[in-house]
Amino acid sequence: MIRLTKQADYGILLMTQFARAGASALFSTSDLAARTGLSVPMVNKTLKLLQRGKLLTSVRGVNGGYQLGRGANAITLEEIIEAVDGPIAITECHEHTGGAECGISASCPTRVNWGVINNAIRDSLAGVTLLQMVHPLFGTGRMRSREGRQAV
Amino acid sequence: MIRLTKQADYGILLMTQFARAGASALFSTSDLAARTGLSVPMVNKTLKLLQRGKLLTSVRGVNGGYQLGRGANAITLEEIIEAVDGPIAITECHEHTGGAECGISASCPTRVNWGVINNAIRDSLAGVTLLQMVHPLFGTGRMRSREGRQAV
DNA sequence: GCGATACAGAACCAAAAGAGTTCTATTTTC
DNA sequence: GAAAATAGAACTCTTTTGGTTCTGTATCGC
Repeated sequence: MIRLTKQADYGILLMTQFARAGASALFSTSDLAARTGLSVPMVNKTLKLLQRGKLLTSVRGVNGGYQLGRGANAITLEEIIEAVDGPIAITECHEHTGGAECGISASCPTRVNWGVINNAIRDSLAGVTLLQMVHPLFGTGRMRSREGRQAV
Repeated sequence: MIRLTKQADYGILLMTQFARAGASALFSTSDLAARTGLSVPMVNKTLKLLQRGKLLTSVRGVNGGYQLGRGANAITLEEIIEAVDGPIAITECHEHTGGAECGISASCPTRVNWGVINNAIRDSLAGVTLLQMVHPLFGTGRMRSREGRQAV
């Protein structure tokens, strides 16, 4: 099964917290742990990765924390996932170089198509912004944004 | 990193062997192991999954083996991957049911979009047939189909 | 009929990756 | 200078994956 790692999932969850709270919101690790229900160390670790990926900026020191590195409409799912999990590639063939070292090179020409598929997936993820994640894309209009309601 | 399991990769590799050899070709496990360079037990295991997924039909007994269950143009990557690895879903939320049991349900409405993304990825994979994998899709026409040439 | 060949299915083991924690350093405020 | 908060790395435990082995069943050929 193709699946996202949990940490990438956490990354997305954390980013949505920022996006919902507004562009200038600043949260500390413990704030976010409390908000999301995740453990402090895990939140800590994930935020660092997001910071390294330039998606968050950090403020050190006593009243420090993290805030969005840029507008929520300028951050895509692809970026978040790459920041946390590393490059997105469904098959490993295209990671190193051309694939000459595949071991089973006799059947490797087949895999030219993988590039196409990898791109398609990447595009799917790059097409969704953080802003869209926060305001689900049921068209554009109003929708009950009331939380706590178990909408199933 | 989002990645395919090795076994799914093997599955695709094995299927391409059938596709290349023609619709009625019948291979035994050991044939395929020799052709692909994979171990016999691993090939064995993978072929069984493909058979269970109705992508291959099996012939038992002495001169038995496996052959394509239908035309190579009617088998998609999605089917192969699902047969070997199970359902394709980039996030786990949509596997069980509605997602009421997410634990972090307060932030779960966000994930409505996952359905969209999962579908996009699935479509990417469903859009590539086994036949296309064998005859790489550089347009439609003639192309040097000569193998052995290390086309890089 | 009997043995050889080949698939069917399940169980099992080891290695690798993922999830999560802990520890030490550095920066900033009060 | 103490407290609060990020930076970074190392480490452990669990789960998953990769791979093997074993037992059973069907078919062919002698």
